[in-house]
Amino acid sequence: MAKQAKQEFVQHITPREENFSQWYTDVVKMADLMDYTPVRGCMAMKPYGNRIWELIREGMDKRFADTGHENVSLPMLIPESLLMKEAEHVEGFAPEVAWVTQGGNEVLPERLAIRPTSEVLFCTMFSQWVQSWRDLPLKYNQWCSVMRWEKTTRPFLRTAEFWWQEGHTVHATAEEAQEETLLMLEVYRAFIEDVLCIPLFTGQKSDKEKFAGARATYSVEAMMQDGKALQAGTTHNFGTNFTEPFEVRYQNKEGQLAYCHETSWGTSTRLIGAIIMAHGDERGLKLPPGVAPFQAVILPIAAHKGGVMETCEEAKTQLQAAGIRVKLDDRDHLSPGWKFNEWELKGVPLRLEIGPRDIEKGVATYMRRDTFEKGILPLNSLAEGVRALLEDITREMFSIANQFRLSRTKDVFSMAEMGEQVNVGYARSMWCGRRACEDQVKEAFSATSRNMPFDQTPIAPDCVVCGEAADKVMYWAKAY
RNA sequence: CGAGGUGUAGCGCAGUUUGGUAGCGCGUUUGGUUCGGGACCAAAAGGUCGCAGGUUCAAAUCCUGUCACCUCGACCA
Repeated sequence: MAKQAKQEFVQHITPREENFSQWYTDVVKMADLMDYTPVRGCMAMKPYGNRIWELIREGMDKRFADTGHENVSLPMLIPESLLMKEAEHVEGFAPEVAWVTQGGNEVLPERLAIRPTSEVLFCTMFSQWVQSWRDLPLKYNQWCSVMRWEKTTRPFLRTAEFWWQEGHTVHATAEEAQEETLLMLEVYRAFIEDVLCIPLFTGQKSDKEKFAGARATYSVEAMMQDGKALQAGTTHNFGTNFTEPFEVRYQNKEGQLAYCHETSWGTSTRLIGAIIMAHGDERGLKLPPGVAPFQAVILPIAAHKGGVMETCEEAKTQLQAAGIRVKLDDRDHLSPGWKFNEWELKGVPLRLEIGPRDIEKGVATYMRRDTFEKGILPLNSLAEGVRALLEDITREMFSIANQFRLSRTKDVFSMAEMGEQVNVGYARSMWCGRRACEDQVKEAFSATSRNMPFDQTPIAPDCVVCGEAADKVMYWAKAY
């Protein structure tokens, strides 16, 4: 009875079906990923959330290096005149640029934009760094934060300042640039599906939805548990759209001056939002082992009893030696039950309990965060057992998310079907390619075109909107 | 940016209608008993009531302004 009264004061997470947005906010706050700050729309990432971002960075950075990219660091300020050089780009970003107008007490002769993205700076530098065909390609990336003056913000999904990586490359030929654009899309897909366990729709954006100044934009689109789409990463082929105004030229083997072909690609802290909304449940966060700050947490049971803490320490040492990120929760003022809930809330993939009964049998009791399945692992080969479980958890998390995605994706052949389907997930349809039809979908259902899959095998002859001949397969959804 | 809502101790809230000098639970600190799904006892610390004006003998409470956050819509990684 005392226990029941107590329950009322334990903070609970709003159920997903009741209010998905509130559930998201609850999880973000209660898992201690971030905090709000005195700066409008800007968040502080707390250690736990920041560590997830670091692990995402480490994982992706390795893949960038493996595909021949180098990291650089460019200024966070961009002179207004530079930003104005590419018309479409200016138009796209102008409404959300923050400006620095004063340095110390002096009003600046030219105001400086706080970077919303760095295409123009990279192009300016590229124009100085490239002379000969021998200098190409330049394949650079930077990890930094950027600022966009968003009207409304939400932790990780849309913040005024956000952390990201932006890759920028220049190449001698259009073919190479296109190859790079698709290569990085594949790097994103592989990382997000294999490590973050989030299944994706991969394809090309419509002209309406493509990046300001790009010739072609590609995206990886994820599905959240409310059926809405979240763009998890994009890659752009700019052709010579920027390199012409910025005069990024090289002398080719024939001695002629030619414009470079440019690409850029980015992913951001939004990926953390994607992890939360793709995997989380009523007990909180559910982290894929690949980016979990702690892949396993060891909880001593009756820690004061003989041998318990010693066994826990040994287990920790064994797991650490095997390269597993492990936490031994030795706080003695909290009950086991409290810790169970806390680590579930924080999404730790695997819980290991070690108490007198386990030690007697030479085992640790485990519980998987993904399936809540319980079992035992022999202590003398704990690392092997944990490793195998973490691998299985990774597979299972992808599988569960993928089943959900498939169950919420449907081919549609009429506007009525489209309207129903975008309320629960993604709709796939034929599309004639006209902007007017996209606008109509937006108008009717507030859904947008997400991307055109690489498999363009027609599923019908006519555009789902206008009924005229159509040759494009398109995915549609309501988006974050 | 439009509509609605909320700002009181680290967190969650009561108190505001009807002005009288701030309270509850959790958490925190100290000591002790506990420990296999949110333990218990005892003692203690912690708040210029988002901010700025105004009304009043007196403001968390009334008035004006302002800021922040949340939810729902329109735009964006």
